[in-house]
Parts: sequence; structure tokens; C-alpha cells
Amino acid sequence: MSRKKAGSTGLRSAQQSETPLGLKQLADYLGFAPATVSLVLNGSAVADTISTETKKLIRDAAKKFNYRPNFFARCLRTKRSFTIGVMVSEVSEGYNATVLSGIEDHLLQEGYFYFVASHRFKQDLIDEYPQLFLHRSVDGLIVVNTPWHLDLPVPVVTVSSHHTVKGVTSIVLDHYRAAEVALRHLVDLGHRKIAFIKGQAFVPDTDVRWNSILGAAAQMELSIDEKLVLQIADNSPTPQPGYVLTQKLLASGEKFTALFAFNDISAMGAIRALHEAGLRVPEDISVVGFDDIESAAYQSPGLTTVHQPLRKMGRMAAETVLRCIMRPTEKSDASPKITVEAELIVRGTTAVARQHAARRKNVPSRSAESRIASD
Amino acid sequence: MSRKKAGSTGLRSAQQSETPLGLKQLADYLGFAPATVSLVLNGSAVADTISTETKKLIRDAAKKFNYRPNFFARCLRTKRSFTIGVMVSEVSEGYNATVLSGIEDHLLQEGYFYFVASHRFKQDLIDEYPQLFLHRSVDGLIVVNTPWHLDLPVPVVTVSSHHTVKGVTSIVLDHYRAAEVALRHLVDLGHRKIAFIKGQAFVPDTDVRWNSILGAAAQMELSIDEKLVLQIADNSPTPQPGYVLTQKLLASGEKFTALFAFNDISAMGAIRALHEAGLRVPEDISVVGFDDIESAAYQSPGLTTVHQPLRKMGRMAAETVLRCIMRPTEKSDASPKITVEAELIVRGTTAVARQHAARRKNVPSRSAESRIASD
DNA sequence: AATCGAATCTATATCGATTTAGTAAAACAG
DNA sequence: CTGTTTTACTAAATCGATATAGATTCGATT
Repeated sequence: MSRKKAGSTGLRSAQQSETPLGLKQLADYLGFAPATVSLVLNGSAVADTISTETKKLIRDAAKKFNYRPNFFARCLRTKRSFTIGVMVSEVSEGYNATVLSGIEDHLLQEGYFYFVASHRFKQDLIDEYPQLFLHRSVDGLIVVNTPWHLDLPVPVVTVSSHHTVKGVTSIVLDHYRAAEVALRHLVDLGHRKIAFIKGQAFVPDTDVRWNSILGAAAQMELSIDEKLVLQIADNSPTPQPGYVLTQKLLASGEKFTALFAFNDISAMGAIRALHEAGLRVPEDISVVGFDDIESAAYQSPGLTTVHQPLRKMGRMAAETVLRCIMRPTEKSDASPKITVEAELIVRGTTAVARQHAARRKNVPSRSAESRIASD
Repeated sequence: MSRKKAGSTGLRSAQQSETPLGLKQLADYLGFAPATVSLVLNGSAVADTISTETKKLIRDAAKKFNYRPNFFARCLRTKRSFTIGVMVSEVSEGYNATVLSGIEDHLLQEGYFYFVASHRFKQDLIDEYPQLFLHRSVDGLIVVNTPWHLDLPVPVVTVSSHHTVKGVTSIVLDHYRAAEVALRHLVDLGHRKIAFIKGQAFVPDTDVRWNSILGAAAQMELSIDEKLVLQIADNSPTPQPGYVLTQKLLASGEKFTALFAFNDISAMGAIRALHEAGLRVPEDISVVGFDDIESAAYQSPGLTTVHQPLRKMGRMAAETVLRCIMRPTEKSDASPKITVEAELIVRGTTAVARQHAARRKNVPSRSAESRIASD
């Protein structure tokens, strides 16, 4: 327990005292006017004519006293807050949490902070939060996985909101390719009778993804049996709806050899229902999830799923919104849609279809088993 | 696809125009001085003598024009930002994400926003972020799962940081009871040779939890074999370290019938390693996790684990920090430590110890299987 | 000697609220 | 009719910066 004495801990300025001194004090100390100090410290163009000596003096003193301009005073003048509002459906849920992590990476690195608000798909909150953000003078907004129609006076970037709104850039997955690669995998394994769990009607990805699945299936001449198509209705970010739906499907007696879930969460619910019905995954039924949230890799066996580069999508959203803030004029220039690619992560929940499997045990390779996509 | 026309979407005030009018304009419109308007709108004591009629006039106009005082101007004067800084190790990780969700619930409800910063246990960030928060004039700080020694000029509440710092309130789990209930469960199932995975040295919970385990074990006369005790070293919020550690343990040839992991994440890694070694969970080895993060319930079978009321802990942290902000004087009054209780959630990864099990199949009941604690 | 133009810095208005000290008029008391 | 309260507001300072327009000095030019 040999803690160094306070002051020697690398914080050079012992002036780390209670007084967060202001521009005025600093100027007085230096014998210059506040304006001069401000000009120099902000590297303003007007400061070009100020003598090098003076500049050095000012900068040194600023460093010595660890001067930081009052944040609010500065915001009040410059009308910039270096803060971004982020609206998600629920912070604690894997999809949003990962996107958020990507957003944070970039924003903090660039000196921005962000507010988070979770609406849990309540319409009144979806309407209210953007106003609250604006009232806090955020410089921009990132909207994740949320229906969006507004045209606000600040840059807005959406992630997985499939609406074309004037002036807002949206970051979306190439859902068609995603559907294609997942279905191709199942079809290659011999699956023909595939069950589907669709997302909730109010989740923006739902329609786009389903249409992509329909398109891809048509392309590869795979027929989709309507009786094997289920849709989640609950507004619950848990596996419960997928669990219940799968139980119903099993009770209906319809035959299927594979299940393609709307997301990993519902896939996990489905797997539990299958297990409880005495079916093995993947030996009896193959299951494919979507998103590749962190816990998908944590399952035993690991969940085969369509990886969305969530962290990257978050980072791109942050990059884009900051870019728009920097040059607010050329709004039209910004391509209104940025598409990222999905990737199929084959882990342990898919195998050759039962009727085709020559009774051989399908042991997924260890490396595939524990594979974790690194974005 | 019958989208309503814009404008009819429930935004009542057509005054939702570009001009976020200021106090001055409102005062001019009313024919009063800005001071009067401000006084009335803030319900200041001085406004007591202002005629009821005038008050009504002012309030009505404010409502009509949807007047909102400029946030920064107000902060500049009042020195309050209605913003809390939250420091976590990693937003996207289940433990933090759930605590965060609880924090958010309460803060937004009370009209506060919050900044999040993830330090990923990098010491320089742990040092830097609090300063950045202070520079943004946060009204308080919540520090989650992070070593903490600072005494800042604003209220600080920690969650699971086991250090007693002057003036900071900490919210902690009753680790002793947690250890006791988990060990009791295993012992009751006949387990005597129990392996342990300890957390990383830099995680605050690690020592406290381990000491609690030692204490509880001594109490119930359970001996702990040092050769069965492993410790995570990696700074990786994934199951990987638990996986690798368990592989090593298995390779060592030491016999054990149960494993008590530091957290759910490492338990999942351990389970994978056990599976890959051809061992069944829980028939051959029982596994108990810790935390009860969301994905613990999503496993098949569900993970038996010690539930921490994470959401509640987050909410309490938020409540506490706001309470301290409200009455900044009586710092001493605030009890410096708030303890919450753990709860064992028995799901599907624990069963009667092998040598004691009379070859009977241990099928956990369905309800236990899918049980999800609601905090 | 008067003028000009750099080179250096400063005075002051401004951002948009809050808040203290004070004023004008009306009501009341003696 | 004068003096004191009360009632009902308002003027102006303040928070702590930024930014524009201008002031001062000084050597050089014509």
C-alpha cells in the first residue's frame, strides 16, 4: 500500500485545485485581454497577426493552469454541444448494445459525448425523445432500429430504419444477400421444409427481411409453406415469443427440418422449445438465427446465424453523423443509403437434413463451433 | 402502405416551426419584461406577488408557443446540467448493459440525461473520463464495476466497486449470502469436489466474492482444493477465457463434479469446454454461473446462476445520485453502503453429483428450466 | 511632416437565460 | 395629508465564453 503522495501522480499541475479558473482570471494573470487569450487558444484566423511570443506565453499559461473553457458558455455562443443523441429500442438488448458500442468508440474518440434513450417501441417515447434531444441542442441524432419519418434541423443518421426521409442517411444491411446466403446454406444441407419466424410488425427490419427471403427463395426455387410461417407479436426482447411460437408450430403437426428465425433471441427460444419436445438441434432440426449478437457465440452448440456487422454499423453511423455536422451545406451530396454486407456464421445448430442425412453424425468442426466473428 | 399525411401525426402545436423562440420574444409578445416571464415560469418565490391574471397570461402564452428556455443559457446561470456521467467497463456487455438499463429508467423519468463512457479497464481511460465528465459539468457520476478511489466535487455513486471512499455511496451485493446459497445448493446436490473460476484481478468483485466463497465454504466445512481453483487473466468480455481455463483444468486430470464460475460469461465458456471434452452438463458436471445476465436464461439448458438484481442496482444508483444532488449538504447522512440481496436461480445446469446419483435421469422441471427472474 | 499600412492587441456586443435590488403606484394607517 | 406597506413589476448585473469592429504603436513612404 505505498500510494504516492497526491500531486506526484502525474498530474503535473498542482493547480488541480478547487478553482476551475476562467478566461478572465487567466487573462488577468497574463496581463492580456480575455479576447486575446480566447483568440489564441481557439486558433482563430484573427490570431494570425498575434506575435509568436505572446501566443507561446498564452498557451503555456493555459497549460500550466490546466485551463478549460466553460463548456456551457462556449455552447451558448457557438451553438454546438459536441453531443449526439442516440435513440435505441432498449440499451440492454444485445443488438442495440453492440451497435451502441461501435457508436461510442468513434464518438468519444472524436471528442463527442452521447445521450442514450430507449423507447421500447412505445410510440409516445419515439415522438418525445427527439424533441428532448433537440432541446438539449444535440449536434446530431443517431436512430437505431426504429421507425423514422422526421426531418429535423440537425443531421440524422439511422441504422436499420427502412424509410427514405429527406436529408437523413440510413445505414442498412444488404438483406437480400443475407437471406440468400442463409437459405443457400440450408438448401445445400438438403433442407426443403423450412419454417420461418418473422419479426414484430413494428420492427423496421421485419418487412425488408421477409421480402428478401421471399425473393431469394423464389430465385432458388424454394417454396415457402405459409403454414410454416410464424410472426412474433409480443413486444418482448426475450426468447419467450420464439419459444411459444415454436411450441405452437410443433403442436400444429406440420413437418419441417429447419427453422430460420428473425433474430438470435427468437432462435434461442425456438431451440429451447425444440429441446423440450425431445428434438435435437441440429440432428433433427437445424436452426439459423440472425444478427450474431454476442451471446449467439456463447451458446452450446454455438448458434449458426447471419452476422450483421453491428459494431461497424454503429461506427459508420457515428462517422456519418459527424461528417454531416462538419459540412452542413452539402446535404444532398451525402449518399442517403449506405449498405453493409452480412456474412453467414456457421456454428453448431445447422446440419444435413434428417431425411438426407445418411445416419452419419454431423459433428461441426471445432473451429466453426467456437468461431466468433470479429466484425 | 397508407401513410398518413405529415402534420396529422399528432403533433398538436402547429407552432412547431423553425423559430424556437426565446424568453425575449415571448416577453415582447406579452408586453412584460423578460424577468417577469422568467420568474413566473420558474415558480420563483419572488413571483408570489405577481397577479394571478398575469401569471395565467404568461403561462398560457408559454404553452401556446411551446416555449422552452435555452438549455445552455440556463445551465450557465444555474450551474446545473441535469446530466449524469456513467462510467462502465463496456456498454455492450450484459452485466453493464442491464445495470445501465436500470439507471436509464430512473434518470430519464426524472428529466435527466446521461453520458456513457466505456473504459475497458484501461487505466488511462479510467483516469481521463471522470475529468471529461466534470468538464461537461455533469451533476453527478455513476461508476459501475470499476475500481474507484477519487473524491470528486460532485456526488458519486458506485455499483460493485468495493472501496470505501469519503463521500461516495456504493451499491454492492451481499456476496457472502450469494456464495453461501450457491455452495449450499451444490453441497445439497452431493458435490464435494468443486472447481472455481475466479475473476480477473482488476475486476472489483473478484476479491470480495472469492473471500466470501472461502468464508462460506469454511462455514459449511467444505474444503476447497487449490488445484481446482483457476483465475481469469485476460481482459476479454467473452467466454473465451473460461473456455480455455476449463480446458486446462480438464487436461490436468484433477477430478471434480461441479464448477462455480465467476460470472455467467465464463460459465458459458466452461460449458463449451466440458461439452467438447465429451462431458454432459449437468449429468456429469454441474455448473453454476454468477450475475444472471439476460443470456443466462437463453441457454439450453438454462444456466443455473446467482442472480444479481442488476436493473434494480442501476435504478438505486440513479436514485441515490439524484438524492445526493438534491441535498448536497448532508453528505454524511447518506449511508455509504447499500447492500442488495442475491438469489439463486436454479435452471438446468446443476444436478445431483454423479457418484451420488442413483443413475436416475435428472430432468429439471420445465418451469425451472425457463425461469427468468424479474429482478 | 503628413499619410499609410502592418503588426498587435483590446473594447464591447452577444449568446439567452436567472436573479437581485429596486421602482412606481396603489392601499392603508395615523 | 403625510408616511408606510403592499402590490406588481422591471432594470440591470451576471454566468463565461466568442467574435467583430476598432484602437494603438511604429516604421516606412512620398
